[in-house]
Amino acid sequence: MLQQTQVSRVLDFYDRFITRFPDLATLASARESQVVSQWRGLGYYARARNLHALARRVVREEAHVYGGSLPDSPDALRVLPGVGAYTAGAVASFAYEKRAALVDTNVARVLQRVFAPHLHPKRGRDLRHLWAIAEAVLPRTGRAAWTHNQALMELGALVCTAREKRCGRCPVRVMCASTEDLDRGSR
DNA sequence: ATCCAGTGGC
DNA sequence: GCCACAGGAT
Repeated sequence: MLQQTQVSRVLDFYDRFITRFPDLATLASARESQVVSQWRGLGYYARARNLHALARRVVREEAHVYGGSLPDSPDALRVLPGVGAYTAGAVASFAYEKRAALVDTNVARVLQRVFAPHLHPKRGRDLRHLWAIAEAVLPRTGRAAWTHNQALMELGALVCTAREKRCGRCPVRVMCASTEDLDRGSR
């Protein structure tokens, strides 16, 4: 749900959805139309179909491989429908506390501003470079990586936003390549 | 490297 | 109207 959709907009849908489909088995046994129906209003309906297909694959088609639950490595996750590089890293890191990097729009923007002000996060090739930076700054342990990734995303979502940088409230401004001049104005 | 997908903020 | 949003698929 969070793919290309703000957290604030997802919250209500998530609560209803998780109540209706508490686990992968329930989701797999449901009809696609019912899953899409619960998704109505969220947009990007291909995500609903992908999630449903993912549940069916994990629970049924290859139950002997997946054992009814999601794999914990980015490479294994990556092949599932609707799971790209970001989601694979996010599940590995946030759900399993594996030491995995992840770059979403927030992380891309933060890393770009802090370490590579000459790059353009929107551009495909520069994104590849940002993934390399994300790997380079990843803490050693899975637990630390969890906190690190979470903090990076929060920083991008709450402080270092697209339309406003808010350097005055940023904890890493002293080592950031894009810190605004705070001598006056713009807080 | 491009195209694609819905919705809400501003 | 544009832009941004916890990207993915081709």
